[in-house]
Amino acid sequence: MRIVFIGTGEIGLPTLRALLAAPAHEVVGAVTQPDKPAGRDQKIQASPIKAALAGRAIPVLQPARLREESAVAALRALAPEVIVVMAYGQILSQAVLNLPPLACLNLHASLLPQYRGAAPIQAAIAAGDTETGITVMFMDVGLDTGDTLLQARLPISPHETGGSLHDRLAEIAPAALLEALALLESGHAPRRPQDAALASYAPKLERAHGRIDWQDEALAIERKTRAFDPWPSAFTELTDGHGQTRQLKIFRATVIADATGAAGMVSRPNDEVMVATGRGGLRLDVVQLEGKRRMTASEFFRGFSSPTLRF
RNA sequence: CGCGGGGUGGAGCAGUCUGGUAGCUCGUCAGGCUCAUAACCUGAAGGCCGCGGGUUCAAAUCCCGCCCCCGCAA
Repeated sequence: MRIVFIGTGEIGLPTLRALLAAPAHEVVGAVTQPDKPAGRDQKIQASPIKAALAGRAIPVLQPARLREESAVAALRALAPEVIVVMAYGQILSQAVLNLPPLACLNLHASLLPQYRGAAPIQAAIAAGDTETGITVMFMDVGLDTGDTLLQARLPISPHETGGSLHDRLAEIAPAALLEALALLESGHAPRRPQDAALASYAPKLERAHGRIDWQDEALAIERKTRAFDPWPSAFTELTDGHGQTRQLKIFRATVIADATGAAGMVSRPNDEVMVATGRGGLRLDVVQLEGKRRMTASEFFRGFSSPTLRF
């Protein structure tokens, strides 16, 4: 089938590559967000999707607003039978949704109707779920509210991080999409409305959401450290030897039964680093101070010797 | 020129402002203590203080250039 792939984020890469490699399909064009300044040097950079298409004779559209008429016209000119969307970053207008004769499909990194929105992967880990997946759905004007076509499930391991789950979901997405396209082509694609009563939202994450509230229970904080690794990362603050307040990111911690002292108090039995929380204790395992590299908590506190410390 | 932190024995850091023969917490090795130990005691090895230039009687420390790592931001 003639397919236009619409996406920006890295999570769509395996899916795009699978489409490019599939004999049954032809990627006749792609749409991605405009090149933007990124990285430490703020250099203008192309999205991973555009970068992956470099050197190929496939037109790449990068409208600032896809809903504008000129952009829709350009898309129409590509004459796609199906549009596939994954991690694009813009809401599609009805004009775009109506454009392909067969379907406008979206791949979403959760088992909808759970975790609609921008951060479903982190939400699933933070909630302590044991399973998530990829949902292929027929898009409508709402945010991840369209009828579902199929779902591919994936267990979440106890040590899963946002990064590892992101990568694993990216890897299972191609098979899910190819199966969905086959069903679509056969004319037997199932179409199930979402149960709105079961829906939940996982809003876009911001840096500030990573701040740890030590009044929370240890279990929740531990999940948060994994969910937010590598981004936006769970962090707390401490004062360094120069009296500067600095961010300390916590990437790995282990829940321990007992905790001594008020929430946020740090104790250091042996070579370990324990923090009291609102409920239970947490042993810090891997941390990173602003400007420093990631290291074990033992290493960090070996150099950061402060008699009493409270986050 | 987007803002900022950092590169010091194997690890993590102090020392840099106020130049003057390198220190702390660990690790490693040897010995001791102990029924025993990741515990404790004693001792030892191991550093051209990121690279290059400059100033100076003297540079980890001051000045100039470069390389690398990282946080913010995106």
